Amino acid sequence: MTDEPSNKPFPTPLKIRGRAHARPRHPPAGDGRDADFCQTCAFADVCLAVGYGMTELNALHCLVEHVGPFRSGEYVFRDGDPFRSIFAVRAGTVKTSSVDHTGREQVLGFHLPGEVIGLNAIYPDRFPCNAITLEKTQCCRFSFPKISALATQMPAVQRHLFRMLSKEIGTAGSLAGDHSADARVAAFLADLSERYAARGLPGSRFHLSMSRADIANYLRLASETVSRVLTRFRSIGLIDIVERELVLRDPPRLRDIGQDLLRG
Amino acid sequence: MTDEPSNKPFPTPLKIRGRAHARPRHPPAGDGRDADFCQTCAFADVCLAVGYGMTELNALHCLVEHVGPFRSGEYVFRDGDPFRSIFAVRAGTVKTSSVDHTGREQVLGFHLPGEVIGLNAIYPDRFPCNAITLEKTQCCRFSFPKISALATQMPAVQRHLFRMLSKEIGTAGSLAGDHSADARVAAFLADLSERYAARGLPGSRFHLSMSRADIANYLRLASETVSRVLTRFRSIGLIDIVERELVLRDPPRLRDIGQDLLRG
DNA sequence: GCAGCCACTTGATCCACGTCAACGGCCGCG
DNA sequence: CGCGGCCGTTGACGTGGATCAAGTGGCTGC
Repeated sequence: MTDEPSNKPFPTPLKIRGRAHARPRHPPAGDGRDADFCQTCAFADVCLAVGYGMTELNALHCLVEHVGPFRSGEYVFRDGDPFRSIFAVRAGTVKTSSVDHTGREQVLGFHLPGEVIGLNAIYPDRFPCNAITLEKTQCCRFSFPKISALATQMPAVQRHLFRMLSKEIGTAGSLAGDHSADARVAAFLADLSERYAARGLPGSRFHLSMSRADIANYLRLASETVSRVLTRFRSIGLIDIVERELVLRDPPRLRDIGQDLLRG
Repeated sequence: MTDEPSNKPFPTPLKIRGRAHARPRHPPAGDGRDADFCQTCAFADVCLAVGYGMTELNALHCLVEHVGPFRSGEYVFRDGDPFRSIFAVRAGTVKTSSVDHTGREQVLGFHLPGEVIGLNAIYPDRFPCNAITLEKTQCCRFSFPKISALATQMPAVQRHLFRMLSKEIGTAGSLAGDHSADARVAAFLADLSERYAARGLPGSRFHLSMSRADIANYLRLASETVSRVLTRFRSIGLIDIVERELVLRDPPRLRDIGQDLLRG
């Protein structure tokens, strides 16, 4: 989620420039723990980018609502629900999935802390998928009408929404290619790793909160195939895995194996 | 249904051999033919929605630039180009594709008159793919900074951009499933049909401006497989096809075969 | 007219992965 | 304690579609 270097107006845009307004970044809203969550949040860039204007910051913090905690297996929203809000994962993991006409589940994605879900509901004006928690999970809810209205007043918010939407177009298509099972699994692990790392969490050692069946469904493989690939990856020293605890032993090689899926 | 040759934006394209363009490449918007094009344009909803305010309408018409005509095989933009504008196809067909690390082309989509391309470039701030014309083609170019600025003043424009972006998230993922070759080809034909029909063009009889190889690449099949499926579809009366002229003889059945890919 | 090329079709073979099946570990429950 | 359900692993086998190969027809250039 960090900005790529191509469009920097200034060398280090994420640092808070011009320290004229040396004020607390987070207004009175909320307890101390909010700050920690927001550091890893998908909207952190916006909050930092507009740090010079307290009114905008307050506006964002005023319209966010905390929902949860959900226990594992609960719905954040359901396929067909009318679209009113987008959500950011605060803590935990959320799986999005739809059900095809034969009743089989189709896993669309896994969403980690700091990531936003529900953007694909804007067009149909209904959620086109279920969002199901895979462990104890908390979310932030943003009323879409409100954040849209805010976006008309705060170009940084509008720009951020455009960018998140655009990014998701790219990621949604990445699984479409015809790639080997090895490439799919490797790319999956490397992608998870990078996304954890991007939020400041350890990227080479983490817990898989989803089942093998969910992984397989997401990657459009049979769960047996995922199992076989994982054991082979372990046997050649690419990873260590016991149960759902994963250690990446050779991330560059992993990324290499999955590289055609990882372009973004 | 009978065909309506007069509705075709162009007759079947002949190879136009090297001829310099005598007229300016970027004619100013505003001639009488605009009205026809704009009826089928992706922005028509916006223009109609805000039709009560001439100022907004003028704003949109002021910022649009016409580019082309391109001959078959020309680039509207290239992978890696800095992102400054989005494009709408006015007439013709555009193929978007990227090239993977082994040098093989990956077709991402085909874009018909009235459809918008380039939205996936907002996030990386560079075009993540090539856009190549498949026949004589004209486009509209919208400066993204300008249309963004306009969106802050015209909620209808902002809303429309959000919706187009959101819609593309859904379509980008539709090929990701593991579907049979039959389902893929059927869905491809049914989708093309619906998109032509949505713009007022005949949906059950049209010209395939892309090669079998392009179709196969897009559907992640071998071109031989596409060929076989098409001949089988013809043999069972689903379609008629000679060269690239296609007639859908049983659209409902076609949609049924491809239905898991067509959700959206 | 002929050679070369490209798009498309059709047939023959191969293989990566799906499917089916069996098994073991873990957990909650009666 | 024994039982059943779920999750994950591993083996045996079948198949859909890729790959390889050959042939046709149309178009281009010489």
